Amino acid sequence: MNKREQLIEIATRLFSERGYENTPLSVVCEKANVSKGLISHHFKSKDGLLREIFLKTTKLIVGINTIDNINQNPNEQLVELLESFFSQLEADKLFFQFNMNVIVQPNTREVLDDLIKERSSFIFKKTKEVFDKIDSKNSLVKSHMFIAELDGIALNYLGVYRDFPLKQIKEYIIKKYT
Amino acid sequence: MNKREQLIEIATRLFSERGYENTPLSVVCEKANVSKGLISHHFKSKDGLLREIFLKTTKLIVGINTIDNINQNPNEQLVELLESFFSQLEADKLFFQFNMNVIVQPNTREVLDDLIKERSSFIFKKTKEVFDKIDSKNSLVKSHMFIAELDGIALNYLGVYRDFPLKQIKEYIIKKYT
Amino acid sequence: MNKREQLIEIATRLFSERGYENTPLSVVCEKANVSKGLISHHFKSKDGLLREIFLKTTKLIVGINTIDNINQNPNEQLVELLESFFSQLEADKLFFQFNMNVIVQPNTREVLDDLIKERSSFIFKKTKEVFDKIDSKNSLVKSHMFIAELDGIALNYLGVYRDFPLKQIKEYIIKKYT
Amino acid sequence: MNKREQLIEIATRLFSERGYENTPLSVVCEKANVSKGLISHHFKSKDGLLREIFLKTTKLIVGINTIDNINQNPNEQLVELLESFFSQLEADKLFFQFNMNVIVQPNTREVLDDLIKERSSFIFKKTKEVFDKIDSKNSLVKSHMFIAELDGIALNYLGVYRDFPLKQIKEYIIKKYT
DNA sequence: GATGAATGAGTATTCATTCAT
DNA sequence: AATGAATGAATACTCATTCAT
Repeated sequence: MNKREQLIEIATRLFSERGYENTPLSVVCEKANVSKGLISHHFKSKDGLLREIFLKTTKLIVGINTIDNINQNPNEQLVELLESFFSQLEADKLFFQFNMNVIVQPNTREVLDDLIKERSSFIFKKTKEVFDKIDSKNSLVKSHMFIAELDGIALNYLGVYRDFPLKQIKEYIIKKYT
Repeated sequence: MNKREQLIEIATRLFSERGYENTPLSVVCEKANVSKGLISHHFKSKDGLLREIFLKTTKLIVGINTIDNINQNPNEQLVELLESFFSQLEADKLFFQFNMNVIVQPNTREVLDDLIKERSSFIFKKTKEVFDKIDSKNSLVKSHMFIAELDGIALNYLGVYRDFPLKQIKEYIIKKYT
Repeated sequence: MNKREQLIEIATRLFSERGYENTPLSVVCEKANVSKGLISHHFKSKDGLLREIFLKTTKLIVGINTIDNINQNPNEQLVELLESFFSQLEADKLFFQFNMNVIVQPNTREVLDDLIKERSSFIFKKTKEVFDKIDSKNSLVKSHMFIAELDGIALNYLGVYRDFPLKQIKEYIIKKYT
Repeated sequence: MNKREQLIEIATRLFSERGYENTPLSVVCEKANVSKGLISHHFKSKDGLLREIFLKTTKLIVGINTIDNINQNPNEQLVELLESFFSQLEADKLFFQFNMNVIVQPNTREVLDDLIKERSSFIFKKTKEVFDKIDSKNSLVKSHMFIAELDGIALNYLGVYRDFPLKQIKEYIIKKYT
């Protein structure tokens, strides 16, 4: 594999597991079997690496949200979105952990400001497109509520409640949007 | 004011604004007009100071959640809870910022593990008491959903969407729980 | 001895011998038997240490130039100045080396800009006071020439000619100003 | 232009402006639109590049000092030398800056030791040839003084006094040697 | 001649913590 | 209770150099 890709992969995992601030580049390089200088060569700085990683996860998210079929009715689309959200949440906790982290932490938030804005408006636009078909009058508020609910679920599942009843919540929320 | 209290107050603000990791104690001491040695004298370590602060904010939260009047019916209680949540969210962004921060960040999460558990079970217990009166069958899921929704709203309001329609969301959610 | 003073003394010597850029703080600390953190504690940064040192050498120079006796006639004063210059140049090459270095090197020049200006105007003022008594009409040019000659001698003696005939030059120039 | 030449030209300017130590090769390569590997290919090392540049400036100096006409009397020769020195000093400050720099800085001084010796003995020889014709007895001291004066003027003009009266100094010194 | 990925030693700086006073 | 000098490990970053292509 390309050393650059290797670096991104390892860094993504470590930043997610240990947090950006608490992951020294020395550890990243060591685990990626790569010299320290290579980061500066490819990404200029630690922040540069972070941006690269965030950009990549955005592409992943965009990929998921773009699959929605035009043939489906809006409620089917929502359910599909929810299904993919919950399966992803269970399968890849770290992915969510990382994204929560960098958005909430003031300095990473600042470093990624433009990228976060770009990503979140994309997500909002896509969500609103679906709610527009259901109820164009309240679509703005409903879209925000929909996104907030999922974020809140992820936050509580990941960070707060160890015994969070994810499966029941999933059933409950899917029933609600059917 | 007591130097100890002064230290806590300044540290709370700085940790909230800049994040725990990115706030050197030297800066805290400087802004609090206090010598470096005093922190270890009073709080043993930086983590100790963090725990002290988290404990204090927990007391504040407990205070809010305990006001609920026994004379009110459960829906009135929910609405009162929502009102106080939204007014607090608007009034003291930093308070929420701080709490999100330390819960999501892996190492602060670890330092505060017991305190976070304690606080969140208290909140959950109090919330469930209300939902038990409304619908004892689904109270567990509904309580979790209620908490998740509020957290998600805070997260999106604080960290993601600059133009988050807080007022409309508030109206929407209050109507929902009435 | 005070560790702070010790640090300044060692750093002065090393900066003179090896040049500012080529003297790592690690070496300074090692030779001064002092931890790395102490530099940041006392001088904030390497540049801060440099400024401190330059300031100290300025005080030394000011000390020398202020001894000139009011009872002497101007030519006697010049000769005394020359005598002290040449004996200092022979006794403490490093002192001159250091001063040349930091003035000529662009980045140290920038760091010390205000201090260099201050020092050089002091020297010029003092020199001109003497030449004013001899020939007030050409005192400006003559003062500048006097200073330039001495600097040029130091430069050639230290940096260019290994076999620079310092003694003969001294005789020649003292005769000239008598 | 040849990439090799381009590299030398850019490096000369940058070394002069920012100093040798403070000019990374990466910057030189970037500004010269050239890859990093090319430097070691052409000059072996950074020191090699420095030597190449110093050699080139020496040729320039030798060129200037060799024009002196045999038909002129020695005083005329001195005046011509002075004229060319002052016009060069005004026209190309960086040229002098660079030469001062590398001679005074200990490590560049070491790298260029043989070249500096060679150049300075050439200059001294040429100067002494003129002074021998005027006054063979004191020619050694007078030659050294002549060179030192010019160096001192350059030093003060470039590095110390912003309001150095170069024109008046020039008149004064030309009158002196006529 | 020319490129650019990769290295690794080196360097200033940061910062929580300790401890004598 | 309070100070501030001192420590030393940790850390991001720099930069000349090498080497395969």
